[in-house]
Amino acid sequence: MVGVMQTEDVAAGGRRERKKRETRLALAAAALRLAVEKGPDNVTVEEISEAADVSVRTFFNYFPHKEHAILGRDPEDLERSLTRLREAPPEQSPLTMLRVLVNQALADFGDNAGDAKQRFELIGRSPALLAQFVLLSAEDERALSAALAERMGEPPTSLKPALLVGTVTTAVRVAAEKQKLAGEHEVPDLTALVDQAFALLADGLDPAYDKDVLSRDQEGQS
Amino acid sequence: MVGVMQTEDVAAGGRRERKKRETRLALAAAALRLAVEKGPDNVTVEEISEAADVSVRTFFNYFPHKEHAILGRDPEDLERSLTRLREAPPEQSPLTMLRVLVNQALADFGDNAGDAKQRFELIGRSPALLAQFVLLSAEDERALSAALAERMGEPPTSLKPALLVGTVTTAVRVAAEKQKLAGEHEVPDLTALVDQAFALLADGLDPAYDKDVLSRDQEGQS
DNA sequence: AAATAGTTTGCAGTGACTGCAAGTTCGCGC
DNA sequence: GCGCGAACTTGCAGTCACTGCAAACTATTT
Repeated sequence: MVGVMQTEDVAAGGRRERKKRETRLALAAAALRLAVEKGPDNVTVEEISEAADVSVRTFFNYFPHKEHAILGRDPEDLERSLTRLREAPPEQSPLTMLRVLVNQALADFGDNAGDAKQRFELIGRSPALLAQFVLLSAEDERALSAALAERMGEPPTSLKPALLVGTVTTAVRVAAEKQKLAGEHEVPDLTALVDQAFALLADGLDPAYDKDVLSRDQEGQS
Repeated sequence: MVGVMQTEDVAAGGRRERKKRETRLALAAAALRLAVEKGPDNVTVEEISEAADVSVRTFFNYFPHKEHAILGRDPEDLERSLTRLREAPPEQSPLTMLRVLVNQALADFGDNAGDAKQRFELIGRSPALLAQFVLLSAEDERALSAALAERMGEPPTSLKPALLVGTVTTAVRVAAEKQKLAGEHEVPDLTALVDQAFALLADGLDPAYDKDVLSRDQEGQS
C-alpha cells in the first residue's frame, strides 16, 4: 500500500510530508544532474540514491524506474493543462483552444528553463527515456481527450476529440523534430512551425483526397 | 562484426543461412507462444531459449531485448509499404495514397491471422511491449516520411510529409483504440472508423480554427 | 585436410527491480 | 512526556535482463 495514502493538498502540514517531498525532489534532481553529466544510460540507481543520500531501496519506494526519476514529471503540468482546457472561452473552436493550450505549455516549458530543456535533450539521446516518456504522454493524451470530449459535448467514445488531441500532439512532435533536425543554421522558430502545422490540420491536409478510392481499388493486394 | 556480413537475398544458399533463419523464427515463435500463454510479463528469456533449444546467450545474439523477440517484427513489412508508396499511381494525392497503403497494411494484417493479432493483443497488455513497439514504429515513420517527401517532390526537411505520415499513424491508432474500447457490442468496423478519421484529416479538423488567436491572446500565462 | 570465418555457448559480472522483515521516525491521544 | 500504531527507511536475499570475453564448434573455402 505504499504511496496510496490520501495526501490532501500540495502543501500538507506535517514534517513527514515535507521530508517526503524533499526526498522525491532530491532524487529527481540528482537523477537529472547525473544523467546530464554522465549520459542518460551511464547512470546507476546507486549513484542517484547516493547523491540524494538515501538507500537504493528507498529510491524504488519513490520511483518505479530509473527513467521516472530522470523525467521527474510533475503531475501538476497535466492538471494545469486540463484546467486551462476546461476554463477556456467557450466560443473558441476546439483547435483554436488547443493552439492556445500548446502555446501556454510551450511558454511554461521555456520558463523553468533548465530542467525541462535538459530533459528534452536527454529524451532525444536515450531510447529508454523516450520509451517511458511516450508511455507517460499516452496517459496524458487520454485525459486530455476525455476532457475535450466533454467540452465538445461529445460522448467519450467519439472519434473526433481523440483525433484532435492525437494529431495536435503529433503536430507538436513533428515540429519539434524538424526544428532539431534543422540544427543550428536557419533556426525556423518552433512557434512558426507549430503555426504552420496547425494551419494544415485546420484547413485539411489534402484537399484532393479521394474518399472513394477504396471502392475502386480492390485489387491492390501483394 | 556480428551480423554485418552482406547476406545478398532472402533465400540465400548455405545451410548456415537457413539454420540462422530457422533459429530466429523458432525464437520468435516460442517467445510469442509463451507470452500469450503465461502473460507477456511472466516470460523469461531462459524459457524462450529453452523452448527454441538454444542457450540464453544465443538468444541475445538474435534479439537485443526480450520484447523484440515477442514483437518479432518482419523488416519486410516496412519494405513492402515503402515499395507500395513509391509505386503508387502518381496521380493519387498523398492522403489518398496513404489511405490505400493503410488499407493494404490492414489487409496483410488480417491475412497472417494468428500472429499479428496476438501480438497486437499483447501490446495492449504490457507497457514494456508497447514501449518497444512505439520505438520501432517511430523508425518506420521516419522512413515513410522520407519516402513520401521524395514522392511529393519536397525537401526532406519539409513539414508536410512528416505531418501527413504522423497524423495518419495517429488516425489509425486512435481508430484502433476506439474500436477496442467499444468492446464487443456494436463493433464499428475498423475500416469505417479509419475512413471517418481520414475524411476529417482531409477536410480539416476544424473549419472554425482561428489562426490569429495568438496575436490577440498574449496574456494567458500561468 | 587444413585454414578460415561465422556461430554457439558458458562464465563471470553488472545492474535493475522486488518482497520481506527488522529497525526507525512521526503523529497523536493520553 | 509516554506509548502506540502507522508511515517510512533500510538491508538482505533473490530473480532476471543483458554484456563482454574466450573457448569450442561448425560450415565454407581452398
